[in-house]
Amino acid sequence: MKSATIGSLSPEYVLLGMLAQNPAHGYELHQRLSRDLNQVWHLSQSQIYNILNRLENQDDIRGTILEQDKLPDKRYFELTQSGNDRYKQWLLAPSRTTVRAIRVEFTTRLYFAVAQDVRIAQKIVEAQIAETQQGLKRLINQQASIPDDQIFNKLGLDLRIRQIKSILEWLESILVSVEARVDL
Amino acid sequence: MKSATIGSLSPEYVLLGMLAQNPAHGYELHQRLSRDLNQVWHLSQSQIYNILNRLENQDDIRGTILEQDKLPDKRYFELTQSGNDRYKQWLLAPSRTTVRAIRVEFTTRLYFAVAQDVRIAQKIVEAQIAETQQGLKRLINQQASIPDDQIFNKLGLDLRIRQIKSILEWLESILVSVEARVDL
DNA sequence: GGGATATACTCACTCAGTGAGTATATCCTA
DNA sequence: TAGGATATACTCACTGAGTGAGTATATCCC
Repeated sequence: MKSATIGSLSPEYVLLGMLAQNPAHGYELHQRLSRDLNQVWHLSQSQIYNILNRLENQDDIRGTILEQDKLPDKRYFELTQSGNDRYKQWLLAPSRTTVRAIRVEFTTRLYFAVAQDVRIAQKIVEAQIAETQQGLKRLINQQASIPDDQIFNKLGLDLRIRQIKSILEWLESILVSVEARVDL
Repeated sequence: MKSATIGSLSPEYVLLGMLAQNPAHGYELHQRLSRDLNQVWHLSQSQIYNILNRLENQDDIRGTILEQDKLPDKRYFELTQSGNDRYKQWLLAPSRTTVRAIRVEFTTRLYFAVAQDVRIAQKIVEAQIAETQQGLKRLINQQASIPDDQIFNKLGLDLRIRQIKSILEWLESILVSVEARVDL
């Protein structure tokens, strides 16, 4: 929540996003996720429960226990105000210019956005393209400033740059299909 | 060490590789790393000391304290037999077909291999290309088997496939320049 | 009636990574 | 020549992503 760790893709937002759509309990969230986003952002059952507990302690979600007479009790969660704020902010903030952030986080944001409103999705894609172009420039500058004897730093950056370029193509192709949907 | 976690890039090997070149103490390792591989595999000071302690407990490295009269004492580490075995095995085992594994781990293995023997480097690159081609096939099959309604799983996989393809080009270009070096 | 599968959640753990702190020495500069 | 930056070398306490096995009940199927 505080520090932006290297990997810095917080799975908390996935659950916040899910719960923004409708209240749910852990088991259900796991099912939906492993169906819809398994290839994108995989969360195991226990991880989901871990995160739900943390979110509840942080007061981002609120849980209510629903007793069932045959099956085990369920804990239904819904967003609090603060959880909703966090979610909305995250949804609209472009993901960092790293392969993983874009593949995992951006795709997830797009998933929520599309479910909500195609025009928001369009905005998100546009913003991500802009951000990524910026990031690409930074990487290129950075590469130019690496001394020649640091071969492997160069190599690594070279690959990242290639990757980001191909990501930009992918983003553009998404923009096209999102725009097509908006124009309907 | 045991389980292959999702990210599954163990920074232990970076230090094992460094120590395979020559014994060193933590501070020195940090310096070398943040010079040579900073863009590839960044380890903070404290992380390095953490890992050194773990490696020592696991009996992969052995430390000796060197007292200095002016400056703080140093702890020099060298590989044990088991540490050396682990390192060698890791060095030659192709990295998994993920963007991150290849960018980070493969590049690091290449760094060590080049320092050691260009012919080993060549083998490593060849093996990585083969592995990655395999992986690409698997991803393509996987993509074909995803039901059409799982749009975002498709999207995510689509991106991964693009990325792997561009990685293959990068690997081929490395192979060319490594081969050129071997032929000298 | 016995094993697989679905429902629902708990617990204890590993380990990558951070950030701030400690203690000493040297070097620069105003 | 006092004072601040920088280099040397390492310690400590922490967060949080992710795993894996376990628990308890019910239903479905052969």
